[in-house]
Amino acid sequence: MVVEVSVEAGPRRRLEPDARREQILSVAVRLFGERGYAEVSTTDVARGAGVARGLVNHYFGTKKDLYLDVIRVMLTVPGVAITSLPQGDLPTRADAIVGWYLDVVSRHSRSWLAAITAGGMAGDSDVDRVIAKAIDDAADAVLRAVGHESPGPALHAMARSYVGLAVSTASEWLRRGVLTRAQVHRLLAATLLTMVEQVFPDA
Amino acid sequence: MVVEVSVEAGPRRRLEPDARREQILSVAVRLFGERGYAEVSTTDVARGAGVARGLVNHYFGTKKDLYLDVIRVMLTVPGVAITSLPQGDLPTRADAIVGWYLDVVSRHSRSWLAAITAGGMAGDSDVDRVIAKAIDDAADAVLRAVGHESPGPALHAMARSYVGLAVSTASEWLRRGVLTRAQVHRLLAATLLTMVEQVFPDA
DNA sequence: TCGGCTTGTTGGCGGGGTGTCAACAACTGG
DNA sequence: CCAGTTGTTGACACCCCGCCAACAAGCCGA
Repeated sequence: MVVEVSVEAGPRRRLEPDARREQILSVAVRLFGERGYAEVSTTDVARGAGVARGLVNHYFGTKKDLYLDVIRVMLTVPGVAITSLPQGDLPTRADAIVGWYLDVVSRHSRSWLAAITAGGMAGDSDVDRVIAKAIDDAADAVLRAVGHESPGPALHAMARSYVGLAVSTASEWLRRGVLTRAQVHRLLAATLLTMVEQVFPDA
Repeated sequence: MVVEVSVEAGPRRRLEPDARREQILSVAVRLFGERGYAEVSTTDVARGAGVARGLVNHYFGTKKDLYLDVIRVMLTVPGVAITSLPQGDLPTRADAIVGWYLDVVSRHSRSWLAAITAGGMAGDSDVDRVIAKAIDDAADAVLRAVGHESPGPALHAMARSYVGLAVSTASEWLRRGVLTRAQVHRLLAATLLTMVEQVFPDA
């Protein structure tokens, strides 16, 4: 499908490097978010920004480098307000972290979901590294929420597994509409509790 | 990296369509399993099969169509021996299905993992559809193993979530080496039990 | 005001991947 | 042995990517 974008083809404008880079990046975030990695050409990005294709390479190097920056932008949307941790018992804190996660995912960043399910290319080592770091951060947040401040490697691994459950469940909830938020909440809270109480002691 | 493949460039051989198609498909399965989708060109597949590139398109249409067939092959590797379901109580059956799953994943098919994590392209609607069906089948197997013969849509959705946990945990276990098989087994068995006992009744 | 300089920006070149199709040739039946 | 069937090939046209020399927009000193 050819999308006509109304671009004023007026005379060449010079922008500050930061501004131009930001502009191109925002276009790339939108396009890569809508379609996949393979479905978007650097020509599309350039056209969307009203700019020559060579300029995209000038600012971002290769197409994959541009995509890495796009993923970083999508993945750093949340991670801001994990500061508000209620100080109750374990079930209370588990409930709180699950509710917070569902809020974040459902409200202003299904782009985070789109990115973390590798919306375009997985198997690539660089992309995997960026995504792996995002999962690691999420696992850290979960561990801190349930009281483990300095966890060992095994605990980290188990927490990453749980994050995988959270991602797949949120994806299931948002993409298809069959589960209610309450059901999703109970699912994630209950499994988190049994993991903390029965599985984490193994580590 | 250029890989030299010893291909006898002998005189042109005619094969039966089924045989040729099978041969090309097997080469494609191997290559797409080793490297990703983008890293393998149809020229590579053709060269690996000792065949002209046009023939690949003749049998499989587009490159993505070929990849879809490859994914179907990788994902249908298991699904054969789910017949041996022990008839004990719930913990016994949960243990059995988890052990069977870990056997399948670890033994002859990390290619299954490579495929279900969409080793090259996710976000594509056709690829997603094939993967979604594989997850659905796995969810069916889990539900049958724990005694739910005719589950409703909500139960199906919850089972898909659990399969997501199984996939992410297996990936964690195989790719990094930090968890032991025993730990992975206990993790999946315990969470499956609490899901059956505490979460499934919500549906 | 005007030339020169810095540097953001462009357009085109070479290489590679993909889909298509007419021509070719390996087998088969008469 | 020959014609017909059909598996197979090679090349053409198109698109995308990384690269780079040339171009010009904006700034500054004379």
